[in-house]
Amino acid sequence: MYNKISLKDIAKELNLSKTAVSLVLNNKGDANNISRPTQERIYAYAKKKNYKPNEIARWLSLGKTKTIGLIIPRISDSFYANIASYIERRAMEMGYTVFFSSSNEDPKKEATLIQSMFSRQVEGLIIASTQKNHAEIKYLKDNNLPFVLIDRHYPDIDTNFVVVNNYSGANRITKHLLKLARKRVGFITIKSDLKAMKERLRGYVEAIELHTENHNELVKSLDYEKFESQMDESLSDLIFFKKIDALVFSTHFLVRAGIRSLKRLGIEIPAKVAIASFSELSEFDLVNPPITVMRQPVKDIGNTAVDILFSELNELKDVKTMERTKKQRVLEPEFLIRKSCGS
Amino acid sequence: MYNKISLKDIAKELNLSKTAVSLVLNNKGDANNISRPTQERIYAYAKKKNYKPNEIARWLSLGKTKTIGLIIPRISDSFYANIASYIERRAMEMGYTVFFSSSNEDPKKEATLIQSMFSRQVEGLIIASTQKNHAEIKYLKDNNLPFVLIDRHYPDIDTNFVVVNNYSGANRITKHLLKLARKRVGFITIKSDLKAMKERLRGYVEAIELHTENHNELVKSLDYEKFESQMDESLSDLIFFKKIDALVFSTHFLVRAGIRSLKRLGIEIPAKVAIASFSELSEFDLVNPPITVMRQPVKDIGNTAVDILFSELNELKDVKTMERTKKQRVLEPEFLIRKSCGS
DNA sequence: TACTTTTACTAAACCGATTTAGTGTTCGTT
DNA sequence: AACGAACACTAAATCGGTTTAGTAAAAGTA
Repeated sequence: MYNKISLKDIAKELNLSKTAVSLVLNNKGDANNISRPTQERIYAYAKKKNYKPNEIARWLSLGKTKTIGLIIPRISDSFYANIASYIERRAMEMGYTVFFSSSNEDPKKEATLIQSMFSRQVEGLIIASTQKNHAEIKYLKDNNLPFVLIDRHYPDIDTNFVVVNNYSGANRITKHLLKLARKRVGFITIKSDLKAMKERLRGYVEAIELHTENHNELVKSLDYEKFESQMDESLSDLIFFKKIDALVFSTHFLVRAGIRSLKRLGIEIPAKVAIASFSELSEFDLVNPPITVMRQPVKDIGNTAVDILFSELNELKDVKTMERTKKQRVLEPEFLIRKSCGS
Repeated sequence: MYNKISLKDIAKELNLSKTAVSLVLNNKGDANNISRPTQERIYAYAKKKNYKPNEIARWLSLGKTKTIGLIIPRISDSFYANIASYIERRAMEMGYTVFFSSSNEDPKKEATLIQSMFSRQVEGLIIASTQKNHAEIKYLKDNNLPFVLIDRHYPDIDTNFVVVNNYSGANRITKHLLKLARKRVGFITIKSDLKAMKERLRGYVEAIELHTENHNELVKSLDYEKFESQMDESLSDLIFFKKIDALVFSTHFLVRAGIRSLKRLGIEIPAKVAIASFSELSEFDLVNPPITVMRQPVKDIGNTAVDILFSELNELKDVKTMERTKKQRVLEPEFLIRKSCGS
């Protein structure tokens, strides 16, 4: 295998001790009085044999892995894939490797992954949680394990987190549509316990309730597993019976299904119904018309999460036991106004 | 940290040896005559203290990590993100964890990652290479390290690989457009040494050369770093001077830029120019008109790669030194005909 | 010359598991 | 009563590094 040759092999071959070889190869030769000629012999032989230290053994003795873990609901979701790529970049700059894995929105699998990541000695974890692992997160916190929650947090547990202001984002979208003189703005979301989703709904509701009575009938909550098949019915009800002239989608993948439905129903965007989306797909500007979107600050989420995690790791080194104050960031999304809501 | 408690701690506390505890916790208690009461004491104490074995130590002694690595050009590319998610799923089924990382198309970084993955004791590697690490790949092969190339392979090195038939895919697209009575079919690609790209071009050329003289002037190769800014000029040249009435894009991200350009130029699809894409974005059916696409069998690529890697790992166990015959798969892409090429 | 320092190393413990080769009791059998 | 087998464990080596505490020999100093 890659590590055909070990420290011991080198030591034996050169008639030296493992210690000497290890010191030299870790650039501690001078500091430990290993003579120059000996150092050179070691370097030369190591290079010749293409010696690579066995990282596992090294971690075992150092207790350091230079690795952090990232758990996301799914990598196939471009939102998380993009966050992952920024996290990876930032971590790489700090000399760290990122260990990804996805929970597929399954709390049990998430719990397993958290355990497995830590038992694989990641130094810290960034988690976009299913939000259904209360006990597990509490456990991490109580045991002073370094972690940062992103995108989804547990409001009643005091942890580090980086989230987006879902309330204000949805609120701004709705108000924008109302300002464009749309009279009846509908809202399509998925049934979900995720706080993000609830907040988006709240943002919508608090904007619309000042303008529209009976706004409850303008909201449709679809099932996560079958929103595609439910979309036609929900939309025709909203459009033909509830007479909406604008529509907010609570998340990107709903938009994909929504536009497909609107096409099938022959509804023109934005003439008949204006639409806007919370959360973005990189193709939203290609669609005809291009989709107005409240874009989540993906890069910022990733970078901030890494920075918080590293500051946490550093503090841990200094203050062992003390409870640290948690770093909590609520980032504002960015509003990209396009044709789909009519100028 | 997570491993506050070690085997030794348990052994000391219960007045037993590390051996006994280890055997019991690995379900080898019965086979090694550890008495039932003792076993129960150990289980109870381990559970009470929430004992988790230190995976690193375990790997060190077992030499097994139950981990494979995956190196891709970039996670933010949905094509690779999707492959990654299928690979992860399949590996998980086999009890393995996947270690992702992206090279960002940089051969040096790729080489570093390969080394670092193996020194982190992954058992095998799946690589979508930059195709510029000839020496490194040769090294892996010569040292009998288990790996599978995906999407991109080295034609002159005999390795395991799973790739797509780029030639036939591009050829079929082009022929399809010609069959629809399009007279002049252009081709937009990026300047690249990647074999995949060359093959797609070849597929196009071999279809068009039977119908069109001077087809060379219908091909535009853009720079990877600035294709977006070059798109307008290339397209207007093709359309206004070379009089194309159909256009094949060699890869998905070119389509995004291409459609933007066509919109700016006020060109109607497919009336004025029919378009089709090699490789897919999940929003291609949302665009107006929906984009005809030669879809790469992403799921199949991922699953096949994992299966090949595992069969490799198993063979390695049996036959230590012998040269194994390489498993090489060329998968056919799937043609999804949509409105963008005019029915 | 005698004593201290410096130089150039090494032995051995350690990290936390797994595993081989025992060891000391107890039991059953003849 | 004596012997082998079964039982219930344990000591110690091992994986491949890092690191602490030494040691022997040479050089420097009083």
